[in-house]
Amino acid sequence: MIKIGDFARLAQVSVVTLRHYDEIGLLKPVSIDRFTGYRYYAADQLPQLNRILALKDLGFSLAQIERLMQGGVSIEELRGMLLMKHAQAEQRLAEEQGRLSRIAARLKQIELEDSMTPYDVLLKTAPAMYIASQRVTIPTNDQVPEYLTPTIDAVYRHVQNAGGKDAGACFVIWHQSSQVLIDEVAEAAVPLERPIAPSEQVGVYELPATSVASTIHRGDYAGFAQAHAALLSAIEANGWESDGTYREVYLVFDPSDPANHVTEVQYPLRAGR
Amino acid sequence: MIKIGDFARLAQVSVVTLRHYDEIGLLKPVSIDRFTGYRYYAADQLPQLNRILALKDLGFSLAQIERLMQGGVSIEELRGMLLMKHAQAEQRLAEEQGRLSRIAARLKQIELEDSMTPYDVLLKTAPAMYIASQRVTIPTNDQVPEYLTPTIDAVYRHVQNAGGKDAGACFVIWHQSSQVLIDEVAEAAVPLERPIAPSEQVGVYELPATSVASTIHRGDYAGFAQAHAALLSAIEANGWESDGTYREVYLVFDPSDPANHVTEVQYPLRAGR
DNA sequence: GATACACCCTCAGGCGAGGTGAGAGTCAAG
DNA sequence: CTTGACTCTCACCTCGCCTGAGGGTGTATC
Repeated sequence: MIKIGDFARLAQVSVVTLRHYDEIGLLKPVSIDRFTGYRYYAADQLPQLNRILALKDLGFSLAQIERLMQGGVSIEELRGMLLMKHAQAEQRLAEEQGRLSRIAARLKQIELEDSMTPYDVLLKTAPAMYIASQRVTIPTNDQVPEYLTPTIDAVYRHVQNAGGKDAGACFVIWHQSSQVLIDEVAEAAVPLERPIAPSEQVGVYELPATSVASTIHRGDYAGFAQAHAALLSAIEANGWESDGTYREVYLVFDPSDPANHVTEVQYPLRAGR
Repeated sequence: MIKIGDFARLAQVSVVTLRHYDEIGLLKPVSIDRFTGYRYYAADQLPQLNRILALKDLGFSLAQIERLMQGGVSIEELRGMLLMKHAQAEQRLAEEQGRLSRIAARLKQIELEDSMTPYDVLLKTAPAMYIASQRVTIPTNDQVPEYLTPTIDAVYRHVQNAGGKDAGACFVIWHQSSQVLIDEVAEAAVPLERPIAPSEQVGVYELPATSVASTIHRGDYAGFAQAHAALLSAIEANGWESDGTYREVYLVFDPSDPANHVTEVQYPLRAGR
């Protein structure tokens, strides 16, 4: 008969942990003194506790461990659980690796600029959605507004005419890298709640979900270069790979004061993150 | 002015999360309707939220993020925090890698044996401790008890004579691999609360802390081979490296019935895990 | 026999980052 | 005026323990 403190020392766990395992029924002491409430463990509970600790280390929850220990799990089921844990561990490993390189990138950036950038790049998922869209080719970069504005308007008009409703902020898909400044192909897009009929100019299709590197820019379009620079360097630092296009999402568009604009710049990434 | 639901959709976080951030003062809406309690956010809070999410992704706690956002952190301090996060991430990465190979090892083992082994191998730390010990060379393996028992008794007698007290179970350090069965060098050791004076036969010194792969064996010493096999295969699967010795810790020693013996077998590992 | 001192007990509450559900009020469209 | 989508607060849950308060036990020493 071993008292809880000695048992805890033997297995290198805390007394609190043992009491916790008793409480949840995972490892009950072989006897409890009826009068003092003292818990007494047997030596042959050490292997049991060892098994619990080993399974915990593999990533099982205490509830799962209880099922495993009670023997209500077939070997096939156990294999399945282990395979799942394996996949989860692989995913966490990849996450941790990404985190590590992101931290390293931040550190490098501090060395270079001695400050925090105003651009925080986030990896997120652009959900799948139906969009109505129209393409336009813009000869030179300074003509962007005069070509893009009417195109966006045209798409919105078509959505209205076809009885559709927009589901969120409109955006533009640029079909070349941000370095290209002449003959840019832009696709003005409006997300839809439900698909509508297309017209000759305005196409309607489902944009598949995709991972994007994303950052948010405030104000007019003069300072965009920095946002792009931040995105590109983050993509490089993380070992991601752009698919060659990028998107501008017009979250807030205030024609009266461009300083109030809020635009999200997204770089879709090739599959496999 | 953006309602909480729309703001949540824009940033792809949950409404509950935004309310939580409001509650802890991390990101308060620019205005709250005095009568309805509705929270209203401004577009320029999106970059703030983005920064919060980016920092969270780097592994900062919400409390740390709050300090960072309040600007009460110098660039040097930030660098230090990032370095720390970097180290932590590296450690988690290593842990995750270890876990992954341990899961893979279990899976392989299931393939081979179609069952769970009774031996669960744990990585733990044998703490530093003072020990009194005496070495003995045992000619052949079947003479182990007749050589070892008196040696252990001798160490205990010396501890008593020198006024020391044992601190935990006695153990034996075997100074060669478990394959060697002739002329084995065994060191019978008793952990001490405080160092005592040595004698001619019995040495006293501090055994340094070390990582060990450990498993627990029940019963007599006939079935030890399996425990050693389990330890060796776990060490190989995890990419650990034995230092060439191993230890047997006699957690429970019941001379009247060897079936009650509980022995922990430890393989000390070379540094760097 | 008294007194240390190390143990042991139960019970309540806390951590971190939210999630869940109940019950009630609010807003915009038809 | 109703419907349905939102929003609010409040309270409790998650997971694997840890901490502390308040009180009882067990053994050794003075």
